[in-house]
Amino acid sequence: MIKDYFLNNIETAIENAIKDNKLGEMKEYVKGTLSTERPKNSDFGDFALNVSPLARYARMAPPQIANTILSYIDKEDNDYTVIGGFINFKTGSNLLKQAVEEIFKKDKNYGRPEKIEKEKILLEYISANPTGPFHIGHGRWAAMGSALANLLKFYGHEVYQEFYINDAGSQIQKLGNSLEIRIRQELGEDIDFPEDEMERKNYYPGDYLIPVAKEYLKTHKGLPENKQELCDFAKDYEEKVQRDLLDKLKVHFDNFYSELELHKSGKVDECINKLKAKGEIYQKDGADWFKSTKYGDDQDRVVKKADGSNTYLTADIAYHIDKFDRGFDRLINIWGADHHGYVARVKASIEALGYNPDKLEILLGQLVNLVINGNEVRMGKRKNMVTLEDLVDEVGVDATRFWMSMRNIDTTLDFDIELAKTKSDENPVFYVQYAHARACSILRNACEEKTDTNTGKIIPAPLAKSELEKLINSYTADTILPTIDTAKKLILKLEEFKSMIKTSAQTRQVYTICRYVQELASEFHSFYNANRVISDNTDLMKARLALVIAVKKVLNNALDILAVTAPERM
RNA sequence: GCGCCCGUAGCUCAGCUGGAUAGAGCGUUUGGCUACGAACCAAAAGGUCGGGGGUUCGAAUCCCUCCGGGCGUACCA
Repeated sequence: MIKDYFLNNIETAIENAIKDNKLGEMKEYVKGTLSTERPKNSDFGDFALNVSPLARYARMAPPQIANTILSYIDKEDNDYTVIGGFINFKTGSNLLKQAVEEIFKKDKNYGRPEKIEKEKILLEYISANPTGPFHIGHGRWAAMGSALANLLKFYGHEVYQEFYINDAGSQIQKLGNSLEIRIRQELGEDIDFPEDEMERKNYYPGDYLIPVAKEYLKTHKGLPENKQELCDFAKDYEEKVQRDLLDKLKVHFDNFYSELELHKSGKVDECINKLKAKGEIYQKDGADWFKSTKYGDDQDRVVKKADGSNTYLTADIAYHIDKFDRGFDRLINIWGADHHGYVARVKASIEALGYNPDKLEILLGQLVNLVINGNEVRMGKRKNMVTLEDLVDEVGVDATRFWMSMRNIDTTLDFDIELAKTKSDENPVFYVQYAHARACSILRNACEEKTDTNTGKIIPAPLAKSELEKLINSYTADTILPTIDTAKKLILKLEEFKSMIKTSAQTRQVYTICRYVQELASEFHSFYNANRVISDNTDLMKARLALVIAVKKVLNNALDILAVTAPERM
């Protein structure tokens, strides 16, 4: 990476200067003391480095330090200048040439680091109850989670995606009871959900169970003897609805992990017994409590209720231990911020059972507000709930995925339906896709013959197809030279892809890819407007075509991670 | 009350471990198609970075405090 090249040069220069005793009282340079940054004013340079942190060790004025360092640098064809305590760097042609060459050489792998400490990661996200359709909020975890999985894989990790199905517990009974009412309604009975608010909480009164009831009656004459059958039927139905939508959204899980199966396997009891053996469980008010406060939680937690049943946490402890036991180096969970109180207790249980809680990363995501016509629509009222499926049908898969990924996970996401729907420049996803379509269009035009509308004569294609393929398949670094001066900003943006991927993967923040892709599109559009690609000057045309190809490649790599399509035409 | 997140341009948001005149997009205003896609580009206007203290040569960034908003605070899942 160019900025690393710059930093390395500075650091070796500092070390050499220290050897010669030229940096005042400074005797040693600790790597990491200095870092590159982007100059506030782009006239200063492409990258900058502030040497001020060295002033306290060297006991010299920053400008003096900067000039001393500069005298030790092998500049090659790059440009270094000192302004105050800053060393500014302007990239020379050699590095720019190499940057473009690398895109052609690595192609689909461009942006993947050479070497990383590879981890076996289990990424768990969405993990919804199978009691109804996904709501809008689930869409955020779906888009971000799958994009994060793609990103981490691209970066070089081994990633296993898992969906934990909360198919045990009282909500399944609620589901069965609700389906029963819907079936009896279908059978003509005059019955409805209770009016009383408290009692109503034991049901799911949403309309979505009506088609389920109809479906049930296709294969059954009436209500079953055993109510559990209704629970299972509704559960299976809703699970299928959820999975179909995930497919549509290009979200692919390696495994759906059933809480129910976990209970049956005996692993839950096993965990509790281990905790008991370690003396981490005590009895109070007829219930079993886990001493989670010992590990930083603000209160102890019940793991076995007075009625003998387990709490949600109990199974979740066993689930996380099972993840470790399956051999994963790192666990990453995406949870809604409404579960944040849960973090401490799960981590406590992991520590209590002798595992490293730091290996579990929990990404807490703020929730999604739906904005319709400028008004926030409060979620939670099941009745008027806009489902994720409604949203996808309305705005499309690409827009849903992009909008759900484009914000920092720490901020509440305002999803403006009207805006996401508009196919205009207000909508960033179209802006980016347009750049890709435009690049494709240029490449098509370069090899197409045309008819002169006045004379009717055929104008030969500016470039033979074989020539274009040669350009793509046996690209040489010098090809870019004729356009290198006018395309510097674009090339630097293409080069930035590598460092963007690195920080994005390390910080687990997918939104940086969305930002990057918008910036790259913007640089490309500027380049396009300032430089005519197809022309009589073959060398210049090839140079510019090479850049168009490079942009297309990088856009593809980025959009693949986001699982947003890169259309050839729009 | 306590815990977590947020408060930056009219709107939606960036701003990396503190650093050079606080940046984008949308919206507004003004220009640009007889040339490869104007779903685009170029330019302008627009900010006491919620308020107040503190640390520092230097703070949107770190600390304290107050104000405002969201979420949570179950022997529910």
